[in-house]
Amino acid sequence: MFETIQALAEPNRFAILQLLKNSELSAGKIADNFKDITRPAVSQHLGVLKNAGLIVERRVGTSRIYRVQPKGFSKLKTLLEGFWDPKLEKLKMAAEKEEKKKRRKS
Amino acid sequence: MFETIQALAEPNRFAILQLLKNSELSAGKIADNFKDITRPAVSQHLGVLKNAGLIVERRVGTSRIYRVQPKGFSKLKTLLEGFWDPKLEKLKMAAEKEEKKKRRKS
DNA sequence: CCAATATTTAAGTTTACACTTACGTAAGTT
DNA sequence: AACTTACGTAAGTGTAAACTTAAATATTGG
Repeated sequence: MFETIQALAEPNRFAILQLLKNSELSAGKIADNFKDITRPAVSQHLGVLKNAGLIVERRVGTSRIYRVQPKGFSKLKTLLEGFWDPKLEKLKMAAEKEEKKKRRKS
Repeated sequence: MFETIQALAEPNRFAILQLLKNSELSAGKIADNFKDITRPAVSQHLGVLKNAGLIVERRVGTSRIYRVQPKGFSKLKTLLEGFWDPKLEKLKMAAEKEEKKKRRKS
């Protein structure tokens, strides 16, 4: 989970995700969008994002095509929702415990 | 916006938010939960979180009471939702543009 | 006013990590 | 088999930021 936040918390990585939001791209095409950092740097960022489960890689010839993996964002998204209204979240948690109790009974 | 992510992307700060999720706490009470770092370190983290709009401060006597500010999370939350299904997000954006166009006409 | 409590601020140190250059690898082409 | 294309990986460097100790500030109580 924390891996997710760490991965997001770097401007260039965040920009990469924005790019991939629209369409899948090869490592090279992604790197073309960054004039301030070198291609290996982009490659390293892709590694971090992949490791965090935010993107997936697919090989085509000598190229590697990357695309976002939506489910990689879901845990963090849910967690942030928990901050939106702490009291509601606590109620939700309690409700879920009740639910489990019920299931154990049946 | 990026301030928000940066603020979240530090384990101790994240832990502070988890603490404040349940109840508001004074700086001292918060610091008591961290044995690995000193009180000034916690104070600095509180500063970052406050600066990012994730928490708010209230003074009572010599104490400072902190609590989470839910709205500080909303922008990031919305943004992450955008990654959940990129295609839907694009449709949403298009719809919003249409909406604006309509408003300009009327 | 002086002391105590609760906390932040300042200054300097340490550490994590983003970056670069150089090299390695794997697939396709001649 | 040698070359090219498209990458990733390794190793070392520089810098931002998290941390510590020491000092400053603000509020309360005697």
